[in-house]
Amino acid sequence: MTQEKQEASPLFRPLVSVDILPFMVEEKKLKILLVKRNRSPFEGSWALPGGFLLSAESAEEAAGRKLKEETGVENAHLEQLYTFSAPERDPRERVISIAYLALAPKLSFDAKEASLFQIQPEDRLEKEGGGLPLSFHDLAFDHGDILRVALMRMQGKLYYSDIALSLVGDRARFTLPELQEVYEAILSSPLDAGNFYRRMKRDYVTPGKIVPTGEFQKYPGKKRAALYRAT
Amino acid sequence: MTQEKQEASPLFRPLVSVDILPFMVEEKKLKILLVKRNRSPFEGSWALPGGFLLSAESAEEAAGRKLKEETGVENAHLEQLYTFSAPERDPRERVISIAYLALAPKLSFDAKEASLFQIQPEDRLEKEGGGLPLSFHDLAFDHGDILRVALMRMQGKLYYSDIALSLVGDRARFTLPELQEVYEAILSSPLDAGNFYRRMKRDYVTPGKIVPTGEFQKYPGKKRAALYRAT
DNA sequence: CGAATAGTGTCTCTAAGACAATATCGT
DNA sequence: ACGATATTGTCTTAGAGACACTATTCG
Repeated sequence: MTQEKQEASPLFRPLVSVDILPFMVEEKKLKILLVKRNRSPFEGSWALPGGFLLSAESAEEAAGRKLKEETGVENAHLEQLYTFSAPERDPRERVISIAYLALAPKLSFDAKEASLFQIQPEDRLEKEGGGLPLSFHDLAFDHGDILRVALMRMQGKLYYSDIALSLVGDRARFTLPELQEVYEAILSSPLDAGNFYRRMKRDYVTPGKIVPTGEFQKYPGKKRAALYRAT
Repeated sequence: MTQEKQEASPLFRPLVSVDILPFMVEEKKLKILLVKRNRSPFEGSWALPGGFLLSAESAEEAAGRKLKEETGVENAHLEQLYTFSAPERDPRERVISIAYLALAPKLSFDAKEASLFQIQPEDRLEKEGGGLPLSFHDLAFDHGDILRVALMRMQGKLYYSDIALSLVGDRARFTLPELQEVYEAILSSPLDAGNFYRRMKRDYVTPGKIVPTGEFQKYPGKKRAALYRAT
């Protein structure tokens, strides 16, 4: 219960932050936006974007605000991931952090302070545009752990949620092959196109979650693909 | 990220509490332990047990500590549910609450301040030993919402997790019909015994998560049932 | 035509659910 | 023997995965 104000010692009031995991899919790869820390601790390390909770906003609002401040992204799908509260997770002082998935079709950012990283299988990150591959373990604070939890959550929820639709390039105009690329990026394994079609028809099209626009997408050297939009 | 200590205004430091959802199964019914509030706000209302986080403990440790203080239960399966952070969820001042499922074979408690409630379908609670049925909406704070989230989570995770084993009377000595009662209590719907047996054999016994003890349980008027223990 | 991709069809295997059949109990 | 429950078996149907097949486009 959230009562019992009067106790022996004054009540502990920790700092509360939100950590954001901004994901997108590009070139068939799942990518996450990280920011470079410019102060101690973990100065120079890459970290999840985020910030402290303000007194009048919910955690989800804080996540949305920080995401917009740092990337300009406003239309992301926000979803609470987990709350991390180990006492030593921040070496300076106690900080409770509420982590949020932020799934968007595209993430923009300031090149000096932030960068997109490809998620590689086996706890590796590869920086966009080169550089040495990074281990999850190299991230600041416990952010490597948080990232692992996030990836497992996305994989687990992929088929019985609509998170893939939040990551597709344009929810109002996409093809099933595009959607398949989102699935493959999250699972980091290829899917059989025929079986994927059958399943998407049953799980999305027949229930009316996505509908064909009647138009088609064409790419050189490929057959045209039907366009759909999410409802 | 969990940095940026220096900002314009002093950093907001909310109270952080844990709310605990202590569940057990008894007489084929899912039951939750609630406590009666003895002070404002919501004085006289039933609420989830819980309390404020101390400076040196993680949220899970706080949940375990509070559960033990209020019920004496030590062996519960604790699992983070969700973090509730709406600014107005506590009318006095801002309180962030991290909710935990606490699944135990049996819950003891102090009869004056606490009581077990049966979960009924359709957002109703029935107090052990009589009294008017209670709507989830009558609980203090947002605890009715939290309870709904908890029930959905338990139902969703039932088949692909081991939460049922945490609720069975004795993890070292139980029968499959007993386990079926746990499943039925959580789902609040009856299951076909034959199909349940086949599934448990495949999902628990064959993978070795539970093993037959070789002994049998007998009840008058019934056929003996094989005993199992969780590994 | 041939390569690549979109989309459909077929086959096998496993799982779920409905339900029958059998095996043990207590009375 | 009868009623209740434990446990096994049978049948049907749906979904997953492997894979063949057709259709469309570009060169």
